[in-house]
Amino acid sequence: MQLLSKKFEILDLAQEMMQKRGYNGFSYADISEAVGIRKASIHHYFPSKASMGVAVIRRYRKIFNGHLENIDKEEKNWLNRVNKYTKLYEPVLLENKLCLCGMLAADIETLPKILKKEIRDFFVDNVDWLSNNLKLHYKNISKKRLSELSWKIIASLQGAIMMARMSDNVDIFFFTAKELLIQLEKSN
Amino acid sequence: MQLLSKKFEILDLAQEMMQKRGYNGFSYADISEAVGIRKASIHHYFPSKASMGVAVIRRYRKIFNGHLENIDKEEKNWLNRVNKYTKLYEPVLLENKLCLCGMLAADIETLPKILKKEIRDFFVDNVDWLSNNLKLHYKNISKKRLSELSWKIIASLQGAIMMARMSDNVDIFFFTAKELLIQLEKSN
DNA sequence: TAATGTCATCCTACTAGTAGGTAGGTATAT
DNA sequence: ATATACCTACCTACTAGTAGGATGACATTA
Repeated sequence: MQLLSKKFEILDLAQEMMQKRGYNGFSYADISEAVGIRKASIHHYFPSKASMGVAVIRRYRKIFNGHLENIDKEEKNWLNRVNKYTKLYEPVLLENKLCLCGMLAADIETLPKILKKEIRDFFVDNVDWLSNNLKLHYKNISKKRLSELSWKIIASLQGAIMMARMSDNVDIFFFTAKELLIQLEKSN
Repeated sequence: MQLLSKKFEILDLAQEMMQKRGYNGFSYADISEAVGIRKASIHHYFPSKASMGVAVIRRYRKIFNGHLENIDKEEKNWLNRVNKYTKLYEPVLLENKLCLCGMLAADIETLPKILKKEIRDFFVDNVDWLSNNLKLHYKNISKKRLSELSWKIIASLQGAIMMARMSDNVDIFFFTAKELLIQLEKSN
């Protein structure tokens, strides 16, 4: 018994590949080589690529939501919370990756149905969290508008990380995030 | 002689596939079937997939820059111009596609080198155009800041179209674009 | 006018390599 | 004895790409 280490190695590699190259940009062979296991053995842990994808997304979502809970504990101010939210993306960019679900959002048309649902759920969590925090600031604001503002924040950050990586210029992300925060602070 | 119609049919299909499914999400077989030509015959027009990709991007860029020129002719007000810029993305979203170069930006790590350069050039054109128009409004502003503001606009729109398509909710794009315009109008 | 050559536009038939996945086995630990 | 954690060997379907040929339009030449 190796304490499931191989399983987690596979999961880690699959996640990295998905964040760097997209769902259609890697294969079992890539993982096999990097983890040091035979291709067929990957099927012992994940019977299909789709099931592997689901496992990766669920873990990612769980960890991400954990970060959001931590932010709520560490910060009481809504703007500081959103600021820390944007900071969650920084290490991802610095490792030349995209947000897992941002990348898969681009791939959405090619994904197995079961994966699509998981990705949408991830973003529903994000919108909910952002809405709850924006509500602390914007009094008497409709749920619809809270959702719109949340989506705007998410879209801007996802686009920014994509453009920053493509241009090999991390400042594109940093500046966009900063602008976002400034505008939120000014608004009411 | 068929006036190159097959070549353009291939180009059209390849572009649609790239915008809907990404560079790794389609194959010669897909195009072959849709255009009604044998797989091998595609190589008559495009010796490699990379060369096909380059042709698609160059044409897309040329047409897109044509739209930007038209906007400059039709509108003299900087804000109206940027507004029309955001409108360029609407038909793309309504056809369930992404901006070609936005999609390829996500795929960037898996692309042949020659494609990467073409994509970056597309966005350089976009930043230049936006910078020139923002300059009409923001007096005494540095080139660097013009570039930052332009990248912010591009990133927000690219992210918005991606999130809108994934969520099957076009309003995510419409609202983000509208907010962008409102903020530009207010700023100085 | 008729024969000839050239070129574009396809085709059939094929290649090496890769994709995800399966069948059935072995070694080890509990 | 049973389950976990691998393995070898294999499969079918698909990947981009190649070799070489057929067809037909058009221009050149005899």
